[in-house]
Amino acid sequence: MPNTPQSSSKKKTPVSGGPERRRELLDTAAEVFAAQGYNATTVRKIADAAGMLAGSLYYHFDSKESMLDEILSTFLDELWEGYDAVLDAGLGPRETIEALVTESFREIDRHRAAVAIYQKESRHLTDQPRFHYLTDSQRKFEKAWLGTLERGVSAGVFRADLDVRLTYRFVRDTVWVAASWYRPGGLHSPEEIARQYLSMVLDGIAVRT
Amino acid sequence: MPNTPQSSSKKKTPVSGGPERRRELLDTAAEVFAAQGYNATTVRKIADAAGMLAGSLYYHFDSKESMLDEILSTFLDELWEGYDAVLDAGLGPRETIEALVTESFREIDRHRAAVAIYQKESRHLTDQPRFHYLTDSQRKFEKAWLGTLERGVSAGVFRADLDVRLTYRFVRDTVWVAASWYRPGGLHSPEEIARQYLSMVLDGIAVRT
DNA sequence: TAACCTACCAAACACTTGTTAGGGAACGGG
DNA sequence: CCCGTTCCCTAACAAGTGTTTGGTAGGTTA
Repeated sequence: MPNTPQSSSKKKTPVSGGPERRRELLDTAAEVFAAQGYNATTVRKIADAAGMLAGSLYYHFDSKESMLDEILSTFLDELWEGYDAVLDAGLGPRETIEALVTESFREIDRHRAAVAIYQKESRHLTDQPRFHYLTDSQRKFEKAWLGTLERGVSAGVFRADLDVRLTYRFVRDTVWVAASWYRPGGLHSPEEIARQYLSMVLDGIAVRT
Repeated sequence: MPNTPQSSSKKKTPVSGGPERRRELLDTAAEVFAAQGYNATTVRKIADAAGMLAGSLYYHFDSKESMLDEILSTFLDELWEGYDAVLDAGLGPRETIEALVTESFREIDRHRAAVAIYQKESRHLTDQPRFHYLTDSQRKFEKAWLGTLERGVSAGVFRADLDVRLTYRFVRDTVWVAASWYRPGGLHSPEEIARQYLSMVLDGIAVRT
């Protein structure tokens, strides 16, 4: 037997709960996608990481693309669950930003791989009709952040001498690129990272004179 | 004639200077790489954008990978030319950071495509021996920025209550992700963007009370 | 005119890709 | 014991991949 994929280190669930295995496979797929990039990831690599053969994946999913789809959409669903809770809380501009940043780092902690995939691939996925919901999400995202920033400028809590759109991209990027280096179980908790980031974004890194 | 690639809108240089055409092809290749991702880009797409057939590219380059190599290495060469000039100028910590940020935005302006490629692909290219110079550059990069930040903390111009490594990633990322949305010839010049970014990073976006 | 060089085309190559079809082992319920 | 379900394997498929080989039009040089 030259090839025994069954002999992988994966724990065998004798009585496998149905949709559990599905999420398990999606998790490993997301990990490979994040590490190698979607296009560079072959279904055989995913199957390898899951301890099975390429064709077997098609018992659970009907295409490689639908795996990506499911990974991204479930991530966005959970993200907006958290975001909407913040936005509906009726907080002030500064508190809203603080809550959004904190929530973002929590999502990065929970969906590190999905976030990394989103960052790398979303740009050229938005062309395909199947992934149009990415554009919708992006628009809603911009509306939430930009609106809060503008509210803050009007309220006099955020500086008015800056291009708001530039500020938006600044805050957005600083938060989300963190997914590229963040590793769960590291030195800092998501909340601790959020606090330091907020401190830098709001007050700057220079000593006040 | 079902396929006449010559009829593209490319201007024909009757007497083409040798290495000029090479840079021309590398520029279009970089553009496609940046837009579609390296792995998703086929040599036929590059050839299409250049107005020729796939095989013809191999008169100028000996592989798709060597195109990527040349794009990245020439970018890094020019980047370090600018960086070294700044680092050798004997400036104070704050002035060094300001100069580095400004220089970075200038490089983004000049090498937008190469920067975008670098960001997307560098992570999983560093495995290959051919691209080990990416790791070297990254190390040198970190040493320059982190060293300057630490120097600033010691000198009392940068806050001491922050994790310096976190600050480093913060500053680094805020600057370089800009390449993902920056378009040359936009509203702001690289210098103007650098000024606003520096203002945000150094002094924060909150109103001082 | 002849030899030569540059820059490309045409056609194929070996290989990898995502995907499908059919089969079979394990297991539980009747 | 048979039936159906679950989950995976084996083996192949057509399309697309990077790359090679040989040819050739047009300009330059001698």
